[in-house]
Amino acid sequence: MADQLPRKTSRIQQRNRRRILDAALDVFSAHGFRGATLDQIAEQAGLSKPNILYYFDGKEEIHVTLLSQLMETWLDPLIALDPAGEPLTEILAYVQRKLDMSRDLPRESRLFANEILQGAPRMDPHLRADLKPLFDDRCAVIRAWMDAGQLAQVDPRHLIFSIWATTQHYADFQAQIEVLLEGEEPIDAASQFLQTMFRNLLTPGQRTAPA
Amino acid sequence: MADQLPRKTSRIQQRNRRRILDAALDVFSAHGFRGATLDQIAEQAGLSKPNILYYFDGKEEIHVTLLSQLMETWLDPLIALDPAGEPLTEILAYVQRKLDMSRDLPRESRLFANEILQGAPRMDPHLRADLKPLFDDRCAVIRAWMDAGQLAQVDPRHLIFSIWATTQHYADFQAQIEVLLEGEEPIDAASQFLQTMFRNLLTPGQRTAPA
DNA sequence: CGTGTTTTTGACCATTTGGTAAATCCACGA
DNA sequence: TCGTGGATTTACCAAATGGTCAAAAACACG
Repeated sequence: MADQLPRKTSRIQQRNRRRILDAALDVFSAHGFRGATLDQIAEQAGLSKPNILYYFDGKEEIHVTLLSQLMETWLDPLIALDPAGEPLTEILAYVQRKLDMSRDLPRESRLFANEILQGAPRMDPHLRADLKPLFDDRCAVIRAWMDAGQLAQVDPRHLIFSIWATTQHYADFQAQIEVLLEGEEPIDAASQFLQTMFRNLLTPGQRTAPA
Repeated sequence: MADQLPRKTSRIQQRNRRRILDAALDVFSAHGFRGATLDQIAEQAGLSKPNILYYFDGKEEIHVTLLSQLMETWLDPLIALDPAGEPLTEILAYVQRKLDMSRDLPRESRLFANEILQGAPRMDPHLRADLKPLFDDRCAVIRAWMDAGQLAQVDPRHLIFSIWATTQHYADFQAQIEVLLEGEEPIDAASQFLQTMFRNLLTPGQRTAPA
């Protein structure tokens, strides 16, 4: 039968690799690549530094592994945007998914933001190979919807940018938001605001008068 | 007459301090605080490392100086929002100012983003002391406009967040945008998109039908 | 020019940090 | 029970890095 190659990854190996990646996500997302130290990751993971190096070839490899996994997670919501669905519903659902991710995966969002902020030194190939084609495809889908009169005409590329910017903001700038909202949980109000904003932007034709 | 205290800052001192801060802005905004090294800053400034330490007490002080200056620059556009002006015009002008800043001061934007991303360890007091009161005040102004029926009713806090997010995105995520737009200059199209988006969001009552 | 002051530098230091090597531990099947 | 291979640790290292210091150089100015 298949899967006969010598023990791929033992139980303990899987557990420890996952631990390390989780700890590294904590540390990298909080301090950036250069600001993170192996000692911090080791402590957070509850392992010794050399033990970490037993599972990964080095700091760089941990980071790269994290970024690779992240890329998938990051593309998922955009992939889920269904060209056959109702246009406005699809886009608003996409906004909601992205907003939920900011609430549920803030570390991932900040890891990504850190990487892009510094010029995407390690992620640039991924962006070109994975994100760019999907982005182009989704732009074409949205443009088709607009040409069919199902959505108001705006630049689809900047529409997507604005969705990314507004949703990820709640994870990436959390420190600032906490100060300004005095700790109040922002996601519910943000959701309502963003749904309104993008519905108003994208609804073609007349708008119903306010009460 | 006043200003008699012994030589405050010589010509050369001013020049070198400015050089250092400019170089430090380059390096800090590109690599974050911990990722930046004094050697990099020194090289970029065209000075020796000990000479840098002659003008500043240390890496930390350079960073703090930069952040202090940045805070003023950052608040300016929001301060310029005139409570006596025409509401929609004022807000759209604010959006444009912020967008122009992303184009003209991307390093400052990224320095700020880096600091907030890492939890605002050094800027938190500034945020509470300077940004928070201004934010609250401007929220009140906008809310008053809305209550007077001059703007559509939305949460002013999230409105401001969305303006920050969408405009700063073009500086902070420049690396990603360059990949996706294949180097095309984004600011003009972004301006048109954002003006449309916020006008549609904030215009009270009916919207004119499309052509 | 001479002298006191500011600026600059070369040599150095202590700590941090990513990484290595070898010894040790330990789970588990024969 | 013992051997064996994977897992873990202890002790290190070399490079990078923030920072110091005393001396040299440059400069201001009477």
